[in-house]
Amino acid sequence: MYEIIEPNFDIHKICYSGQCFRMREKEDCYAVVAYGKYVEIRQQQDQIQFSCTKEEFDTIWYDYFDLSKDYDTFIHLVPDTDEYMQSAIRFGYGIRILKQDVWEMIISFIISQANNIPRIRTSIQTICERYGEKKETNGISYHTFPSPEVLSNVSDLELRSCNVGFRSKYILRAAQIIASSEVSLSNLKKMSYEDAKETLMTFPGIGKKVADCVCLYGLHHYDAFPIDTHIKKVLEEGYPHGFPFEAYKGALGPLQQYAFYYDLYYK
DNA sequence: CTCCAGGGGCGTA
DNA sequence: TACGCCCATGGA
Repeated sequence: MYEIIEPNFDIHKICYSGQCFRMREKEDCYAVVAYGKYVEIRQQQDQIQFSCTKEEFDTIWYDYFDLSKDYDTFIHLVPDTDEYMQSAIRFGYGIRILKQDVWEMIISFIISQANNIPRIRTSIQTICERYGEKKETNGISYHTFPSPEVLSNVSDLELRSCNVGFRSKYILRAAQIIASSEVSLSNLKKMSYEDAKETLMTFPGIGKKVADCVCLYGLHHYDAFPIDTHIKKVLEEGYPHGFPFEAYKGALGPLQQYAFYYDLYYK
């Protein structure tokens, strides 16, 4: 067990913020599976407990939850005159942009297109249970996210039975592209935001929106600004005279996340 | 019944 | 560039 103090952190909001699909709320904690590890998180106000050693926290979860970043610096970029964003930030305070696995983000957000969050979660869960590696930590068993090599050898028909519908071909092709190193993940991680987005958009089934999600949640480019149905509505209704993209440079991704969460649950 | 869900590909004007 | 339609699926 390892504990930290962080005021700008809310595990409940992060769990339901729509950026991660495998985090789960349990009776007295939140369970996360990422990078082949399982951890439980318990929070009371600004005290956050991780059910792991300090070493595992330092090597995995500190980065995963982006704890080196002071999220107040993003917030301070927003002037009082932007009432919409001020409200969104107040509502979503404590949300952070997770540093998730790029490969997992590619598949997760391909599945997300024209889909709803509950079904995205069950589809990903099914894929992990069928093709991921089964592991166990402190008597709790879990499944890792399957590798590109494993997924590339699954049949289209079999993938469809994971309830992914027409997206199965996109998933298979992405697995082939990565497994064959037609696109190298390590190169993708070194690219600028613009180059990474352009490269991702060469994948069938990845357009601007999905590419931006991968850039933000998997590659941690803070200026990626995914525009989905919710954000489109936010831009039309909350910013009829235009959104201040230039003024918010450097914080576009986190601000998009506050706005998304606000529209998703508050409306 | 239609509409919608963290869209994208493709054909047409 | 902009629009319409299709893609699979199930809940509202």
